[in-house]
Amino acid sequence: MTDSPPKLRDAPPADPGAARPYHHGDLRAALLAAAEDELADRGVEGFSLRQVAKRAGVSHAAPAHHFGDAQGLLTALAAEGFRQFLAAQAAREAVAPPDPGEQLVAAGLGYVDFAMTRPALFRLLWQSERPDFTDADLGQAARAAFQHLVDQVAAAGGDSTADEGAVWAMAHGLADLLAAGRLESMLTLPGETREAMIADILRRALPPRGASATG
Amino acid sequence: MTDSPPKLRDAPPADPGAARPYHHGDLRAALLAAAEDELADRGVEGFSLRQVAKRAGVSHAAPAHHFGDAQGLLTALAAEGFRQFLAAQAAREAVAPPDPGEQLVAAGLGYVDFAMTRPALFRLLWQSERPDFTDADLGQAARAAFQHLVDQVAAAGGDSTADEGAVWAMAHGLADLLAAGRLESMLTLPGETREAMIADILRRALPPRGASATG
DNA sequence: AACCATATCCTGACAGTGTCAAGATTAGGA
DNA sequence: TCCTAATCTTGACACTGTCAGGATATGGTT
Repeated sequence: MTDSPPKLRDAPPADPGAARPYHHGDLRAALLAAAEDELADRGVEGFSLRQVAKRAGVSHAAPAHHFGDAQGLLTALAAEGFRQFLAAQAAREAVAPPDPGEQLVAAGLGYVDFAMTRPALFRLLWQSERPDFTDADLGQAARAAFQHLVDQVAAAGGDSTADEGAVWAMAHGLADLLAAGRLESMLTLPGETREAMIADILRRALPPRGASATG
Repeated sequence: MTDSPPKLRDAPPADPGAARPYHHGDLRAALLAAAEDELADRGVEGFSLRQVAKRAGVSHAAPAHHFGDAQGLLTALAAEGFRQFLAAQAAREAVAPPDPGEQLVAAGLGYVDFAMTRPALFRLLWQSERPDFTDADLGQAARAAFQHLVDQVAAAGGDSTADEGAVWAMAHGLADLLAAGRLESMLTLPGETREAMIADILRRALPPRGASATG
């Protein structure tokens, strides 16, 4: 990932002194950005809608007009998060060899990238019960991420439930443990060494050589 | 796992009508059991200390005398959970072939067993920020679980950071995704088929054949 | 230019939460 | 028997999410 991830932020964060106009301008985007900051600071379990409103410089009930309730805000944030999650994988794939296996490894590296770069958002996507996963937009974004995996596994010469499960589980396990600060002996490695190791580990999950693409 | 996991429950759940004695008898154990039920019903993020007290049939402030605050209760529950987590692995190992590799696979199956049998508790251990992981008892229990993995990896002929990470990540990824209800195509398989598949997937993470035990 | 329907945002209220302080009740030892 | 300490309850406070109703600005219409 060469360039920084796209920020949701838009409006300046409540410039005190300057009489804030009654209408914010782009409160929706500001709230999403504030919500991600809040998640990063206090964690998913310490998340407070009122604090998010305070961060954005609006009253505690303002978010309701854009997201309904707290779940609505977190659902919208999660949907946007899944899209950026997929983008993180695509960014790695773009600079990887075109070989299907290497593309799959690259996607795994992007998976881990996202988890380590934005752990709070990663936790919201995968470890939280607060977003409404039956929401249409969120469901579509999440399904797109999964479908990308399925396609890649098929391209790499495996299409069984086992192959999908193995690749997904390995990438997810690495991402989750690393984002949570576990796997300390790996976190203390220099960046390039660690990346090479993660790639090697991801390769273990790939469909066995010579696996048929039908089945 | 032949026998049901040891329940923390001890006292009957607030027999209404019978005048409850002022002193509970074993409120500490009852609160731990009620807390796990509460986690199962409302999730880690919906956890309410007052609800736990209500479940146990005591006043809302009673838990404080045994656990200090909500974090204390969840910390104690997590410590107990880690011990049972390790026990779930040991149960699988006991009925597996003595081969080091198969023992490692068995541990992974126990890992997944625990996650699928008691998903709420699993989430508390691995995906929550509420327990105090600097607590001595919890830290020791968690470290014991990790140490067990390290020992097993070493016995299986690998002792590098990469081998530990691969095995841990694969087991953890499978457990996490399955406990969260993802990997649907795997969840719908009949029990034995699924178990065999999980075992096969776990084997992919094992140290490569002929790896030296030194390094 | 004047107006108004509507979107946007605020204030105030309510029930529920975790935690603290102070009092009531019981157990166990002197 | 009495007294100390542990156990549990009651009441209060600040905080949370959400709802109802009022204030303010916007953009199109006349």
